[in-house]
Amino acid sequence: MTITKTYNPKEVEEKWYGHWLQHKFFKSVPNPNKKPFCIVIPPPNVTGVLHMGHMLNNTIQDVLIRKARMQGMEACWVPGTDHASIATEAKVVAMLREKGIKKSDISREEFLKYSWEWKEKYGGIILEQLKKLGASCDWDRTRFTMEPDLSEAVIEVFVKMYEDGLIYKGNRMVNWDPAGKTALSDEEVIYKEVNSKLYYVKYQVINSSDDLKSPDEWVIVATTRPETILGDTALCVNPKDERYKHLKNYKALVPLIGREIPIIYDEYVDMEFGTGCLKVTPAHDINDYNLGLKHKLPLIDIFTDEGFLNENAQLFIGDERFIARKKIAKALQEKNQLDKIEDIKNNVGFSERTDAVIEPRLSLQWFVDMKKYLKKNPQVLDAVMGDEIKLHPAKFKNTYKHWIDNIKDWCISRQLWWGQRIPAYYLPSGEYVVAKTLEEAKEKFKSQFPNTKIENIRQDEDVLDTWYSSWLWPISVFDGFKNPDNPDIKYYYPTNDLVTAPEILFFWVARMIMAGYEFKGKKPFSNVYLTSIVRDKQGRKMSKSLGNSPDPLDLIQKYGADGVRVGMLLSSPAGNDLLFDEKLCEQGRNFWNKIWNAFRLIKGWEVDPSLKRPENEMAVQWFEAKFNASLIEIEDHFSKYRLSDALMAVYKLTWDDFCAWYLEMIKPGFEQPIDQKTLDATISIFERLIKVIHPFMPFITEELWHEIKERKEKDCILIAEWPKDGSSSSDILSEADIAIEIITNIRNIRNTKGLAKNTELDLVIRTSDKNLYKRFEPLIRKMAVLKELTYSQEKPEAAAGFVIKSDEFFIPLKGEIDIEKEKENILKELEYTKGFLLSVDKKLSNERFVSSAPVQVVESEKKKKADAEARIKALEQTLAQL
RNA sequence: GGGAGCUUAGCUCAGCUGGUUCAGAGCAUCUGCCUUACAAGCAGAGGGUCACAGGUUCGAAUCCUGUAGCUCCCA
Repeated sequence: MTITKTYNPKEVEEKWYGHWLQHKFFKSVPNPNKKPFCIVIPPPNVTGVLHMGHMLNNTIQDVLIRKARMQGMEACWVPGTDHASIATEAKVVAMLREKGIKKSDISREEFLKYSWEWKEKYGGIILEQLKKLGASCDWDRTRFTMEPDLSEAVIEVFVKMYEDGLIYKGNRMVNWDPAGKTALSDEEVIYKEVNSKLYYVKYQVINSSDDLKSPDEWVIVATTRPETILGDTALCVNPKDERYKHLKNYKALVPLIGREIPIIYDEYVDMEFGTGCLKVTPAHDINDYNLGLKHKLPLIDIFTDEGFLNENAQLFIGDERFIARKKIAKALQEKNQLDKIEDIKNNVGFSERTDAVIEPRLSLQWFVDMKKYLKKNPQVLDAVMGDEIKLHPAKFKNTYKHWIDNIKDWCISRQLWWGQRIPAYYLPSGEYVVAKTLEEAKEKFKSQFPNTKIENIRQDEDVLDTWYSSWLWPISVFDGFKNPDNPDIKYYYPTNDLVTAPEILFFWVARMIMAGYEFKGKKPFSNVYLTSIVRDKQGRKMSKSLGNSPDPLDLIQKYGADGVRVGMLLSSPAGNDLLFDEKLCEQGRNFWNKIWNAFRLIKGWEVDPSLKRPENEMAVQWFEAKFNASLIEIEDHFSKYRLSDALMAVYKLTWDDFCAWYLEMIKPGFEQPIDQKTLDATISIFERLIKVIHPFMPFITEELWHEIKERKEKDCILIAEWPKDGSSSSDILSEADIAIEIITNIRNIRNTKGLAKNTELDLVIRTSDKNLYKRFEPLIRKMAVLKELTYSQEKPEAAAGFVIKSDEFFIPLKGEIDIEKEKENILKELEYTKGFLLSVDKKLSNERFVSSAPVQVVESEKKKKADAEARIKALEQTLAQL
């Protein structure tokens, strides 16, 4: 049988992924005999293509799910995508534009038809890409947030929440795009620094009550938007500002229209900016809006949807906002109410899509009353604070609590078409009901408004926020709304782990927790692993616009899926940023190359059935012990969701302990055969080793699983049993550590003396306890390339030496020894040990230490003292004999 | 403006309830090796006042206070 010299990832990945699918190994159905282990995927955006963040996130999920599967749990990873209203609608609009179709020229139904076509064409790309990574999702369970069942759940939940008084309609300041005639999310607004003008406008101060004389005074207000003065409902100054203190109880007149407005006092005003006097236009500025709420000011909206002045403005009605600005400036000048104009640089928001200047605008939106909601479901906070739902790393508990404590109502309506249309129905007179269907709406109208004519019913034009679908995800993917008692939801819910980014801790994670308690009465998952943000080497977030993100599929091509997976995980402790460097993938590739070569070595051995190699037994026993110890460490890392540490432990166990030590220990000479017993033990070890590697590197381990032994088609590593940790003796490990130290020391002597690796040396050990070395003698001989290994109380002539604990080791080297150099080395060592002893003595002679430190600490100090003293004795003896 | 967090080797990070498993890992660097499993490798080595300044303590990378710098979240 021939083994290829190098591993071929591409071929192997295709072969085994196909094989796994063919045998439906990823498929999960409720199995009462097994514990469920379930993860729902954070549904990627249907418009998305795989980026580095997905790579990291899904690698982690796959590691968790594969490990659980091997541990005999009923592992179920549910994949899917979300409909991403805004992003998808933007893509569809762009596609239509290319075809020469304007959204405003087609009907909602036509638009949705195009959108579904787009989704069918491109929506599955990202899931196909996940397969390349090795993701072991149960693909038969793939869901989409806008498919009929999931949409139905959204509508049902909306209606129920409305009936429970958890949803209301209210005003909200939105980013309005007057060109697109739509509200934009904050993410769709691009802020640019532009050259603007700061207008200093004079307002006349008056008193409105009869008993005060009009002071005939003027205040000057600086503004970049003079057209909005027509919507002013107050002036505001800082209460600490001496310049305006005397204006208390006075009023001002809005220039040109002469409306009386109050002068209010608020800390909010920056005394340094402009004149320190601020005009307040609550309908057209978010900060002014908040001031208005606080001081109960009226709202005057002076703009139309398109950004033209309306009747409320009183002047320049029908003028576009920027034209109105010029006209107003001129009018103010004519009235001598424009003090001066200054140039200024300020940040102005522009629409990402139309490039129009964003107009902050009040609009009627639907909200979830979060305070009421939380009052009803206190577990949303308590479960996280009490670790019923664990966040990893736990530091996010603070962030979570802070968010809950300062929770704001959730605006769930979006002025878009792609999404679940809000199930509110209106009569021309303005009355409305919320109902699942038009039919139900009619019924409701009839009973709620018996005297009103029910006709010309119109459904709300807006759709629901995408998060309003995805917050139901852990329930809706199992049809938990449609069919609350179905076997899937009963078996898999609550799910186990959720893996996502800290950025959406509130948008998504917190809201899923909210939904879980409200609609199922139970948490949606037990552990939340918050992954790192993938950044480039300069620490910039990887993004399409920066062009600093490598194409994940190129990386897979270059380093193999296994290599990339390892690269992603190696340096990504939970919650910390990952500064991505291709070198990490290279390290991953080097790792699989190492494993491949270890396999080639083992596979290449011929067996001599008559051969007996009892000395190898020690190596096997040692590795077994090492493996057990590592497995305990690995499990511990997993239990704390420290996957990079778990991987590092696997990496070191494989590379250092297995390849560098174990294989070298048992390796027969060149072209020599191996004995059956050692080979069998080694294959068994290798099988367990690749099992532990499997969650991290699924492909190469599956390949080797079948290469190392003849197996049946369905005998695959991904369903093989995860190794159990056996008992391990610590004696053997500590003895081996000493043996390894001896070998390293001898190698070091060879190195410094410039001796070739294969020159045989003699070793003389001066010890009071030979048993310490007996068991590992054959291995020390082999690994250190020794001719003789003897015990003696005499130091040989002309020997290089070293001391371990209190035993001395000599390598006789005639003509190679520089006595002075040796002396120097030993003196150095002696000096260090004496210094160490001194510090220990100092501690022990300190009465307060002895009396207040715990007994074990004092005992360990005493032991250190004894060890140091013995070592000093040994070193001095060596020195004397030089 | 409010909040959270970070600062340990050249780089990325571990270091739990203070005590040699406390100064560690991987990568990078340096030295020597093309030793037939692997140069994508082997054998070794060097490298840190634990941001700074105080304090608590018998004892501080670890706890407290302040200072500086950085990051994120909310507005």
